[in-house]
Amino acid sequence: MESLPKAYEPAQVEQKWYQHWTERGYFHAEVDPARKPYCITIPPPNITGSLHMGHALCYTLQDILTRWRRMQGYNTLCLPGTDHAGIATQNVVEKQLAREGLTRHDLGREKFIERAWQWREEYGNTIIRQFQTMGYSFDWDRLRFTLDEQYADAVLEQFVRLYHEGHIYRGARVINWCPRCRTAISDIEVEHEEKQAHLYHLAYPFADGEGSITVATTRPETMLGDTGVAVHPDDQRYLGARERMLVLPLVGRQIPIVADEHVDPQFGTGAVKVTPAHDPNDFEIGLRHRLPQVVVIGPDGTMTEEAGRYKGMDRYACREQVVEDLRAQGYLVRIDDYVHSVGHCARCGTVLEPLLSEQWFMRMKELAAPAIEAVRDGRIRFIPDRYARVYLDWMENIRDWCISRQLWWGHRIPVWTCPDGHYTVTKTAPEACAECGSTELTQDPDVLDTWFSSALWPHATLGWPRQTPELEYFYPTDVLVTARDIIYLWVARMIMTGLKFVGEVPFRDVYIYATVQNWEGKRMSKSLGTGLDPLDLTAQYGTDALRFALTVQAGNTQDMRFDDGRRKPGDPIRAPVPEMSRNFANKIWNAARFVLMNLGEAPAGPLPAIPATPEELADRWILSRLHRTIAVVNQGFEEYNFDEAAKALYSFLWNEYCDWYVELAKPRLRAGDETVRAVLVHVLDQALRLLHPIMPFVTEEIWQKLPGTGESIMVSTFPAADAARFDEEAERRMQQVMDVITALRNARAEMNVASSRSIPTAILGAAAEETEALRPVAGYIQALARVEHLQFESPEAARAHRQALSASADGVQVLVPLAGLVDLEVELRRLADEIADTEKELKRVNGKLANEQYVTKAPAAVVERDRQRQAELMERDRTLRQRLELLKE
RNA sequence: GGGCGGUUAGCUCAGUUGGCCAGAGCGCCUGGUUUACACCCAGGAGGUCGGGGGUUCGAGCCCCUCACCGCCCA
Repeated sequence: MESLPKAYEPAQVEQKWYQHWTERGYFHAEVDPARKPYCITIPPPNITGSLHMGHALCYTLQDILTRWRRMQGYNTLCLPGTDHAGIATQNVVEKQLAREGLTRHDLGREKFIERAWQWREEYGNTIIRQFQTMGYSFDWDRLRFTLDEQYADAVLEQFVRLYHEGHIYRGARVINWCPRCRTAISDIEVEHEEKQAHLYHLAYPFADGEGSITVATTRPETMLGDTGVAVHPDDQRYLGARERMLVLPLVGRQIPIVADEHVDPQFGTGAVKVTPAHDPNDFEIGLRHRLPQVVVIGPDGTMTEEAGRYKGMDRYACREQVVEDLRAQGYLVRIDDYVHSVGHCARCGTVLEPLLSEQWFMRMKELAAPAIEAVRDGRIRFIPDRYARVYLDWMENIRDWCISRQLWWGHRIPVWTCPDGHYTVTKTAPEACAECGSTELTQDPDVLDTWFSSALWPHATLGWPRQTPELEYFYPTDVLVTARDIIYLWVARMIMTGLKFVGEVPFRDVYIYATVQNWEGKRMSKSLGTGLDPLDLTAQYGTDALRFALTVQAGNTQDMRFDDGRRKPGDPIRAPVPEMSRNFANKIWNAARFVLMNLGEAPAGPLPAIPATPEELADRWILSRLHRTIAVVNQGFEEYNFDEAAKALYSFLWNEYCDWYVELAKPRLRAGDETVRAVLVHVLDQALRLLHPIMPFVTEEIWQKLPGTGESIMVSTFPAADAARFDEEAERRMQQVMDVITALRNARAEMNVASSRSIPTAILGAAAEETEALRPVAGYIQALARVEHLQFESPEAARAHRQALSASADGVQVLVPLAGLVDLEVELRRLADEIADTEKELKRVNGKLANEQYVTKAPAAVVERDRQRQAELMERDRTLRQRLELLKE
């Protein structure tokens, strides 16, 4: 047999196995109606992105589910892909151009798109390569990109059909405009940030010359575009003022006072300025009262013609100037400090400008209705389920979606306009206007919001609009694993389009994983310097360690703090959880080394059979524990409680298999016991399979060395729990043995007996039937507690020993003769402490049992447990007191 | 303003419908060349479960309230 290195070395094995799996085609799935499918279409990461901790968590969990189901025999497809990410990619390419002193306009649309494709060829697959180093078993043969020809066709198909069915319309509305990206963005790409700012109170005089109304605003420059002032209809203060007109300061325009229900009479003076072209609420008010829409801030963030003498000024410079002019002319009432939230572009961070603009919109209400129903009636399940409410709240108040973007990189809107303004909407360029036959057609210059294309991800990647066998077989997919911040942006929209175009939900479960934060509870971000590159961690601890570290922390909380050991920038990484995970991998590695070393001469044959009913307690026990672990792991994966599965495996392998079973196996191996060899290998084999979805590499590396295994652990059968292996009696008895051993080890520590030295004699005082059961396993106790002779006595006889150190374990008295080794004083003090503890506890239990209410109302089993405990404590107390007396003599 | 999550050992977190003495890993202390593993082994210390109130025989868990941290929506 080849000898294994003393420590597991991940770097040497990871690449080897990944290549092996790929070559064997294990990741690839083909339609096979004879088998049950399991399918995940992964959230396509942005091509501009590189792997961060959130990704690592998200895709690791998907790979766990995929590997687990594959081993369970499902025909498993995990379909990967990337997203073209309109704004983000365009920004990156523009930055690249800027370094060459060029703008996209210098290149022109066509050349620019060529450049973008070039960029994507060169850098766009970074994250895909990173996925491969993470060990993900995605079907790379089916890799998709949202701008692939087939995918683009699906996007256009979607647009054309929605348009012709009347779900898409062109309209002028106030949208969120990013003056830096020069494009519209949707409501949900706006990031609100609380800012310390000012509230400016302005006096608008009445046109007929008497008095004024005071309004408040955080954006005084917008007053140049005011076309009215609104008050609440019931506001007594303004009842008489409603027919009067106001004069807009600085501009001189006469504007009306309108009564509108949406005005909050409690805010400020109860009168608000109305700027229909620069505020979404004011836009609505303006529509209701037919107020003119005056655009004073342009797409570049500077003031327009309409702003009069402020024309051409930057919006912020204009703000200062307007305030100064208002002050000079006596219209500035006062300025208050004010905290309010300001919308920023999610992509570039620029303060957004609400702007009246012509855009394409999608009517949502009708499409949302079936998507609401699908979650209400449980066809789609959110895990954790609280997110269903978040989804439903948003869907029930859904607003129309601005889907056009003033970008070049993306799916160009398939709308052609003739000089008469007729729209022709088709997937391919039309010859002539559908309405008037004109051949002078121009295509809409805009592209579609990226989310419009990713909305059809599950069905489009499977072939839609063609009715492919894949779509037929793998759709609906089984689960979507994603972040909570895109529940609206993406999840909701996939549900809507899936139902609309395929007539079926896109996935059955939506698992929302925790947001990864740093140790302080702050969001990880590269700009804040709190980012952590997962690949740094894999380099340091191994890929399996990172995967395990993420999994063991993946419960159904909404945040996950991932401590990387750094307390200030520049600190070295010393991440406790990955380190623990690496240690775990190494522990398994060494357990495997031990097992392999003990396999003897013929390691090549099939796995030795395990007896149906083993005689040895340890065998029955470890098999029972194994099957309970199998049950926990399967249930954990089933219910997306990944942490529970990981913890169960950790404690089973380390604290049960290694700490106890392997130790107990040592003397048996020396004695040539064949059963123990078989059980050692069997349990290791099964545990490796259980762990494989989480830690694919180390499990494969070890498994390949075990005798009688197949061609790869990843296509071996995942264990299923067998209730016949559950053995309560063995577990109880083994626990007792472990307690006795612990008591003896404890005594050794008290007596400062070096662990290399053995105790000559130990006495166990137990009732006859307990003794009977313990005798056969006396060897366990002798071996693990290092005791030469073990003497069984009745409890009475045991109690009578003088000069002995005592402890008790599950009804068994454990005595170690002092043999003059130990300071009597120390033992006396220890006994006194223990008596005090025992009596304190006894008093508590006595109190409980003396309470009539408790005895009558609590369940009988609970009371019975306390009665037993009371008896035990009394017995212990008696024993301890007797011992104390004996020692004192 | 509305909502969600959190507050348990020095740190990061478990704690399933209320029911043995609240657990783990890291860190800390003591002892260890028991030939699988020092990325280890054995033992140990450390908690008024954020504060207050309530329900209950019994509350880390349920209810009310307050405080702080984080997030979402308007």
